[in-house]
Amino acid sequence: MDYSTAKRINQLLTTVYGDIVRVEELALRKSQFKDISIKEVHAVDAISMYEHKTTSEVARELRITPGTLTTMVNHLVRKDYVQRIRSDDDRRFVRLGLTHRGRLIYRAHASFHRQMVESFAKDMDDEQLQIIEKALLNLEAFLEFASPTPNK
Amino acid sequence: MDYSTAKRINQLLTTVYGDIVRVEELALRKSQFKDISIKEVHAVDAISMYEHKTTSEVARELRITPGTLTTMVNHLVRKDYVQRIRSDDDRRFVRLGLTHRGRLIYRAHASFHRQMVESFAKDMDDEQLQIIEKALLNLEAFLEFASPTPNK
DNA sequence: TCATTTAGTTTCGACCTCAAAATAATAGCA
DNA sequence: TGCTATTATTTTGAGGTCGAAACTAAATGA
Repeated sequence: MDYSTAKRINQLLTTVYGDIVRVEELALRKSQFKDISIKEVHAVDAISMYEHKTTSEVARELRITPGTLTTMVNHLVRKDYVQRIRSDDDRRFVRLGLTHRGRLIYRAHASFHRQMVESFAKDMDDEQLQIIEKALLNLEAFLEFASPTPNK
Repeated sequence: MDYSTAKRINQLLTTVYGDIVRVEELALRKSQFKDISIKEVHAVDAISMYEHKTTSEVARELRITPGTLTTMVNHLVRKDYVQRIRSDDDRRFVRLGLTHRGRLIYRAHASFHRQMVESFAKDMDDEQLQIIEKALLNLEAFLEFASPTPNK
């Protein structure tokens, strides 16, 4: 790979995420959901619609500590996006679910990502999509090699 | 594009950045540069080796306010990564440069990114690289469309 | 000279995060 | 059963990152 291509791809890779977050944040400010941050939306996304995961499960998925998630959930409950459901079988567990309002923003966020991926892969055939997926998997493998994830 | 492919690519896109940051942060902790955060390294990267950009220029590049950069530069100066250089022609401008220590970490960071991009594009020919670049540019175009950048 | 503009800095408050201690519930075992 | 250890979550305290707005210093220009 020649030097300038490497540089351009590196540039794109490093700016793209920040741009996604910036656009999402801006969209929120203009929507009916002005009282929620992008981090909080990601928590809503991880909590998801039907599964009622526990606090620890969601925290692991978001790669944050349970303590951090607890305060986040406190805010999301107060703002009526999330509800806590105590397990009856083992009352130490807290299961998390979305309220009506939470489901609304969950769908809006999912829709944004759907559009985003579609535009990303615009005009591409299956073979080309495979190349892209391969590249992303290469990258994940490199990162995994550079610093193995503590599995669970 | 079929549903499961879209889902996998979305998953990869959304986790990859967090993984990059996590790996970079971990590498710093294990290196000789334990007193610098990944955000600060990105500031060092934006300040770069030879140009002596002004505070505002660097802030714009990092998409943060000049005020935020000022406090960041305060820390980086105290930790001997960055130096302030007052312009003689117009004494309002502060030009930023790297110290010896700053240049060391600049090169370490650049090297990490070089390795990363190389592994990303492993085994790919020019045509395949073009497809990837095209996809990333598609994504940037979508984001630009979703929320135009205030050009300067 | 004096108002305006420009570059940078300071201050304040908001948000996100973790580590460690505290709390609550359950499981295991003598 | 009663005690201990373990597990899940919450609370507390502190630090990093960030922007908005007020402020300072320097240059410009009428």
